[in-house]
Amino acid sequence: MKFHSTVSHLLSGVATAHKSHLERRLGEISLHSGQVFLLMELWKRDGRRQVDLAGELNIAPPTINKTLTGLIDGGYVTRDRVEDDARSTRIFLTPAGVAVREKVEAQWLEIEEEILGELTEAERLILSELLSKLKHFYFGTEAE
Amino acid sequence: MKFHSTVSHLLSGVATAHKSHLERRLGEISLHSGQVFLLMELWKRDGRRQVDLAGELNIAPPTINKTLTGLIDGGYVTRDRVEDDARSTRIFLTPAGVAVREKVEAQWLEIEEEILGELTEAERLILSELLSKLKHFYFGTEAE
DNA sequence: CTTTGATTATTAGCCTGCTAATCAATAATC
DNA sequence: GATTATTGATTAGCAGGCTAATAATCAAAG
Repeated sequence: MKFHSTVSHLLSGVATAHKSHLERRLGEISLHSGQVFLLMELWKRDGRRQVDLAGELNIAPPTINKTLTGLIDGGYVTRDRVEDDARSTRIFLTPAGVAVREKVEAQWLEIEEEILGELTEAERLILSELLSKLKHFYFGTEAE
Repeated sequence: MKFHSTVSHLLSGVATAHKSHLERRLGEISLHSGQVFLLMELWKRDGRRQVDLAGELNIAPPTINKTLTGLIDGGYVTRDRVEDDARSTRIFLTPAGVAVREKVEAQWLEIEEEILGELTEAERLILSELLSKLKHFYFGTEAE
């Protein structure tokens, strides 16, 4: 059997390399990829609970918790307990957390250009569509 | 800026979900994804050094070393020192390491079907091609 | 009102990736 | 031949993913 020509194998290789690449490029602005993905979610709307953010990002609660600790140490977010439910915490952006968005956007654009530079305009659209399909498959079937 | 619609973001999400999915399905046959990727390389040709395997898999030497320890504990491979160079070790499959291939193949086919079931035949080909392109971008030139 | 069950955050521990730093052995140079 | 540089494996430690297990709180029955 030709394992190496399967889509699973190919996708895994690209996945690892892409994550690694992201880490390197985002490290230049002193952030880690997991932190950035969480920040992106908070820039959409902060004040949510950890469990909600985990659901949105399709990752497990302990992962959110660990990543959050790093962001708090970096001064980008706060973890506040609110009166409505003593179990949960609400995650808010600090001014620094809001401000760092500009730096992330610039870096993210560069990263995006690096990847897309390898593809034609048509390929970009097709890739986006196919990835969306896969994402829907994974997020859909496993979050239920 | 719409981070969520970038290819980088999309790819990262799919990457994480795919890895997670692989771990779960391979866990059913008591293996981890990293171990399986290393085994696949050894099934092609064993007896190579760690540094060569690392190069082939595009991962760092410490990662190979750790994964290997797990495979040795599982009884799938051996790490032998040979006379030609006292620094290096040679990695060989045990009979169990050869035998487990059958189980992995069956599971891998199922995993592959699950993913490809979401796509048409044309989409599969295009996806493979685009992923190969990205792989070459990240890894440089390496034909399979 | 009390017991039982769900939910939320957290901790501990594992796997897979990384870099940096060691150590031993080989290769290269003077 | 002695010194220096390079190479290969390893260790330590971090990030990001996971599951399992706790503790605390809230909700629901009884």
